[in-house]
This record gives sequence, C-alpha cells and structure tokens, in this order.
Amino acid sequence: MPELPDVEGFRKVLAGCARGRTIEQVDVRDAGVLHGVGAGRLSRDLEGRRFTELERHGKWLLAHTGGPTVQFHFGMTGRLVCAHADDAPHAHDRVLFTLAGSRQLRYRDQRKLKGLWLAGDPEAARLLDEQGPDALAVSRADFDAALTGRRGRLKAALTDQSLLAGLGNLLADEILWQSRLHPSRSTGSLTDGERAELYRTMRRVLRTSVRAAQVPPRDDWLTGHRDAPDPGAPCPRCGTRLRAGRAAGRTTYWCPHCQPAPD
DNA sequence: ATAGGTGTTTCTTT
DNA sequence: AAAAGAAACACCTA
Repeated sequence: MPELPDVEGFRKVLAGCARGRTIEQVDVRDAGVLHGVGAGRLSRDLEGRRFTELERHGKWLLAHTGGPTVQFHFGMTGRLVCAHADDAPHAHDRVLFTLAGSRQLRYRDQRKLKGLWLAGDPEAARLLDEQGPDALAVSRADFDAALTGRRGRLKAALTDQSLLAGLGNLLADEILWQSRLHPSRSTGSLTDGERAELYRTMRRVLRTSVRAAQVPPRDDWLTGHRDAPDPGAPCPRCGTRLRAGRAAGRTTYWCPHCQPAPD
C-alpha cells in the first residue's frame, strides 16, 4: 500500500510510539526483511539507544538514533504498528522494537518485498541522493526542472522515484485524473499551464491524502472506483465509463473523456 | 487453480 | 542513450 501519505503516517506512528524512548530490545522474528545487516548486529547497535529525528523522504523513512540510522522501505505491504509489549505478535510482525514503558514498535509486512537497512549517516545521505525531490516538499521550479528534458510518458515520469520521490500507482492515477491529463501524454509535450495545473493538483491530492494517511477511496475521486467490477465504473466527474490499461508497468485507470488520448 | 496487487530491481528489447 | 517491457522477489485473496 505505502506511498508518500502512508509513509508519512508511519512516521507519526513511530514518533508517537518511540521517539525519545530507550530501545530496550530488538527482536528479529524474520531476518528476511533485513538488508545488509544481521539480527545480531541490528540488536547490538540499537539496544540502549533512542530514536531521535524521524525523517521521511519519498517512500523512505529514516529513523536516526545519534548513532546508526534505521532506514525503512515498506514495499507493497509493510507498515509500522505501535503495540503493548505484552500483546501477542501478529503473524506478519517481522521485527519488534521493545521500548521503555512497555511499548513495542512493530515492523509488519506480509510480502517482505523490502524491509530495514542499518546505515551510518553518510550512507543514509547517499541513499537520499538517488531520490528525486520529495513530492510534498518540491518547489514549482524544481518540479519543472524534474519534468523537462524527459521524453517518456507522463505516468512513468511521475512514478520515477529518482525524478520525484513519493508518488506510486494510485497517486499518479489520481493526480492525472484530477489534472485531466492522459497517463500516456509525453512528458515533454506539457505546456507551462498544464505543468502548473499538475503541480497544484499534486499538492492538493497529497495534502488531503496525508491527512488521511492514505490515498482516500472517496466516491468523488478516481481512487474510489479502481476496484469496480469488469464493465468499469462511471467517471465521478462526467459519467463516462473509466478505462483500465497498462502504463509504466502497472494497471492504470483513466477517463477517456476527461483525459483525452494523445495523438 | 491461476491471476493480480498502493514497489523496486535487473535484464532484455525497442 | 533513453525508455518500455517482462520477470523476479513473497504471500495472500479472489
């Protein structure tokens, strides 16, 4: 599930659950989610420390400790949960951080496509160098700079994390639909006015989604109609049947009337 | 029982 | 050279 709004929600979960509290014990129940570090060193390096700054960039969450930094990526199914240390763990709880005051932060992940990295600050900085500007923080000028000079399709550009960090499949479709731009428009063909509208819409969609800690499946948004049965739900704006297809390697929904096809 | 999913990487093809 | 496409990763649901 996690796109920028979900990860921002996890940042708040981590802050409320763990910030400032001593990490008493790290229990790795499935080492399959650890990358570049084993269970032993993860525990040894974190136990006795506390989480300090909690930084989100795109879909990455970085938890600083004053020593090593824990880098979380949630893949498709990862999440953070705050529980009581005595609560029975969930089947998909892969790593448990027991904190002072009997709280327990849990990395829960069904599919284990990503997980946790442990890095020194220089390495954490290098990770962020490979990411484009955060979609929630990017200025209009940097947004323009990211999109100009691209030759591919618009949806591929919006979901390319090295160009702009944080947008996933749902957000890209929602933003394009609200902007009335077809996912297959070539990025370079946008007028200045269209880019301005795209930027404004992206900010509005992100603001609403961050408040909900997800892309909300609202009836008056495209997202509310993705899982409609075969014939395709009507566009909430004009009633035309929504189309589904493939773009940037992912299932993509759009309204053939509101989002005119290029060519 | 096969397909597909709010993600990314890597390899191959255009 | 850049971009699109397909497969792989792991697991569950329809």
